[in-house]
Amino acid sequence: MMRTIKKLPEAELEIMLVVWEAGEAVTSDYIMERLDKDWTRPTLLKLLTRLGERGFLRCEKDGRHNVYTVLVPREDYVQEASGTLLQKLHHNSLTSLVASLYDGQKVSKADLDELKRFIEEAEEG
Amino acid sequence: MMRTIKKLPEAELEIMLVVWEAGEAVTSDYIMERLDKDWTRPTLLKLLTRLGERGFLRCEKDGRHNVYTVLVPREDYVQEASGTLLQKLHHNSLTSLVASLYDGQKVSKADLDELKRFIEEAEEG
DNA sequence: CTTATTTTTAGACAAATGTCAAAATATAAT
DNA sequence: ATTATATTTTGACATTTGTCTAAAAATAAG
Repeated sequence: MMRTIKKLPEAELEIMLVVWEAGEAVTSDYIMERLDKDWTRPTLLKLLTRLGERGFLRCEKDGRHNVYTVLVPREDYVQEASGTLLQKLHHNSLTSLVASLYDGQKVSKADLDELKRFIEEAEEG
Repeated sequence: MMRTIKKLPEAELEIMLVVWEAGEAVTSDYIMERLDKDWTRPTLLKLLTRLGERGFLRCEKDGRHNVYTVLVPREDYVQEASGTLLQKLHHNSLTSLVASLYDGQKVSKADLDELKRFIEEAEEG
């Protein structure tokens, strides 16, 4: 059975987004630099520790530095989170979701058009 | 400027879903009945109080009962939450969102087809 | 009116989350 | 080796969230 991916608290998710983006093992410095937060270093490190406990990252030491590696693929997390939203707030209706985004002006007509093309391709294959 | 709708904690969201669904002012009894939770009454009441403090509900007394009225429309909340997901996890790409749901098998080909029809209609109007 | 019953409010407490200062480690520079 | 410097680990503390028990308030029954 597939491991149920639990939702991350806001702060930890921010960190994961940076690590996923990196595409490789990273140090706290690396994250610190691209994260637009006024955290002190210990704050970041503490969150990284928690991400380790949650099984999202593996932490290994390299000299006095720690190096963090992704354990949960970004796609898995995103699929899970997206599916949860669809289910909880849209009764699993994809049309409801897209209509909501369109009505709320979160997406444009051009976005709809691009999406239509994606669907057409998907339906062929 | 528009009031920023903050995300609700899980438990409170569950309650709001029931109240929104009701479509009219409701009592704690009403909610208790349709909520599949083993909460004690005071637990529910406490959360309703918090929802009041957050500005999601207005509470008025009717005899010894409280009656709760929606202040934040469901559509507004859903649009906000959906937009946030799109922005945070899909870089605002609608196609990315739908593709993710499709790949994760949260939606079917039939769902895509229905969506395509929705888009076609939206593009005319 | 009194008492019993219902419903709400208050207060409490644990767990989760956000954030750090201080202590401990490890490396680099004398 | 010793000291200074960089990085991490600990322990702590405030807030938020989840849940309740006990106390209070209100109404219904006798």
